Amino acid sequence: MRPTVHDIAAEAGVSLATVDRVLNNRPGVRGVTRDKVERAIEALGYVRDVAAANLAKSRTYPFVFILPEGDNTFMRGLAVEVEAARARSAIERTAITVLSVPAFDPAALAAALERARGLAPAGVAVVAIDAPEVVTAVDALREAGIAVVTLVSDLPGSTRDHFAGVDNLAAGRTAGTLMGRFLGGREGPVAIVAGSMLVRDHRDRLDGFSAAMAESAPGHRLLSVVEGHDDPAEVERLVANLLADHPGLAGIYSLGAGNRGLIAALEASGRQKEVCTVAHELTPHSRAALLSGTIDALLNQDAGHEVRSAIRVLKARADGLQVIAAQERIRIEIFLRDNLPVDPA
Amino acid sequence: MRPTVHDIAAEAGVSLATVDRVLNNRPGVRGVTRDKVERAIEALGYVRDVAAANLAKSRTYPFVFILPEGDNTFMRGLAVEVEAARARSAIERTAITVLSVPAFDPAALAAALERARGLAPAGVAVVAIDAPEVVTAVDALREAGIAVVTLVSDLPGSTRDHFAGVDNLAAGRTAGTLMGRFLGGREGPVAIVAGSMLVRDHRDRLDGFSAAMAESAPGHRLLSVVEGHDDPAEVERLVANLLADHPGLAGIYSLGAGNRGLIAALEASGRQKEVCTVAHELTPHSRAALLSGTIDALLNQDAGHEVRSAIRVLKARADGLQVIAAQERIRIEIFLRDNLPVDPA
DNA sequence: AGATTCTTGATTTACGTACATCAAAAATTC
DNA sequence: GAATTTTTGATGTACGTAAATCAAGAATCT
Repeated sequence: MRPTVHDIAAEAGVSLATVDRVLNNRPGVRGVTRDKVERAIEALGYVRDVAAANLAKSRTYPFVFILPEGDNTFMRGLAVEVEAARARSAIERTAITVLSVPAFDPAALAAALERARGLAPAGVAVVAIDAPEVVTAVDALREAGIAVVTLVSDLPGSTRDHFAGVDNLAAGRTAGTLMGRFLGGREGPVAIVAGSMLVRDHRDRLDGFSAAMAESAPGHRLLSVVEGHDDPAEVERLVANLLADHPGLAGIYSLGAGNRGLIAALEASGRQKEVCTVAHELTPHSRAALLSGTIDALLNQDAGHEVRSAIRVLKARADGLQVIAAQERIRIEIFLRDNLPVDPA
Repeated sequence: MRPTVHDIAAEAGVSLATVDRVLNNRPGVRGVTRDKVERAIEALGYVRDVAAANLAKSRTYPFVFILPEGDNTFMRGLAVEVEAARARSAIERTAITVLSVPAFDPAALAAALERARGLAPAGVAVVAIDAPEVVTAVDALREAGIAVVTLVSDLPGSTRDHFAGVDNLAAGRTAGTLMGRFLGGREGPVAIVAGSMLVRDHRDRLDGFSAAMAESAPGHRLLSVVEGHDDPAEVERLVANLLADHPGLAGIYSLGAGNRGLIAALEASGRQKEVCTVAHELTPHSRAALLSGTIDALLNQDAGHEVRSAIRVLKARADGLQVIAAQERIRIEIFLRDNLPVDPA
């Protein structure tokens, strides 16, 4: 049987109340006594029964999630995952409020962060935009004692507690190596389509891709980046233009969202088999394109993992506990047509 | 505030005891009354507080894990993860016993399964060998009311409850596509090194690899499979022979364990850069080889995920609950040198 | 030494559920 | 309609921790 607080009290020769004071950092315990209790805890290998503790505290965690609006499937999927987390609120003792803001609009995001502060939550999760006013708003939250986790896109200049997302530099590098090796010495320029250079994750992916391409396919020409703002219609227009302007186009790296447009433009051109295409995020559209051969490789971040990780970290921070960094690292998933999960995720 | 059993009793106009009888399927409730209570549960959206329930039950789950002995890093890593789960026993209310058996020995495995039955656990997790006597032993466990989960390697002919491992056919296909595309039309035969055709996972990987190679690099010659029994020393000997016998060797697919030997032989030959190598399982050795370029791509199954998933499934089965299949699907991870996790896992 | 502050003990209630017991009420059988 | 069985109610204890209260003891200061 695992030891309880009673066992500690007996072992240390103190009362239950004193054990409680030590365990919960309450004042009124002499250093000597505290040591005695801590030695008993150590000796018995006591671990607090979290379930019982939560039951006794009947604690709930009010959190705010700030997500961008927009038509792209990835962000909508993220919203779905947050909704799923909301549905688990009762059982997880969370109370989640969702705020929607226009995409790629730093001022609107900063305003939403202010609004979140007014709700006095225990923590905030936000898809960040890398802009000074956003940094200021995040730091204000932190100073108000509210935990902040950036989601999907990071804000390195701020005092945010944690980033729940993938290493986008590594993701870009991975895409670059795959592209370089899949091209295998083939000639022709490679195009890059981004969402916006305003968000950190897209900038990082671009840097990583360029570096890895330079290593795995030295001398290969990269066209200058075009920005599609994660909007399928805009992406379709841009890619159609690229295909028209560069008859010898060898590859396309789509590092943002809006893959529906990318796929439509490629398939309209009839050149989907000769253009090596690497894209991000597994959606029903990109999944179908991978199976049909229009897309050659897909990098993915699991939105569900990210949301659940963000909540775990926010909870831990709210309780003043450490998180195990390694456990909260979000993996970059690579999908070829052969290893797609069965359910369209 | 979320509703409790008291709220249901009030809503349904019955006593607490009756609600308890309904919730826990105890006898002595009329159909009409049962309906009334169930309607109240529905109306209030009651969800049982699992933490409180477990606390009240002070339930523990005795489980047995059966793992193969042997010198290869993957299985040792699996054992470490099981040990880690054992360390969490107190907090997870499990009591885990580990049985070690000689690798690739169906008779010994069947005997261990018999022994496990004698321990009368709630569930058994086993790295299976695809043999009739093992099927018989697993089925005997199931008939004794003990849940069985196969781990890493499956046993499709048996009545096991669940398989906690990757889709090895898909893993083999993925390796085949990567190999085919990385070779990019280069000539020369491709060698395949397996552990043993006795275990299901190796057979599946081989089938998948052959099929995908035929598609992505049609007409490429595959040498016949050699078996290294997941033993580094034996694998080293075999690979050295392969390299000597085939000066034009273009690629090696190592679908089992014992990568230390593979790497040693490749590097001793000095041909590690010209031979495209795809292997399985991320270990400190394979990680270093991926970074140095000796290995070109690595497929991985996260042993920690598999062990934790196996425990979740066993618990659910012991409680007679459903598992969400999608949630327990173990992903095939693909690592290139660019997306390696920071910690040597 | 006496007053004051700090430290500790003893005890109680609460969290939400599980489970057992005994008595009372209702339904069923003869 | 009495006897029997089935169903329901009332109540209490337990799980392990949190948190509060009040009294008693020890240490510190003057």
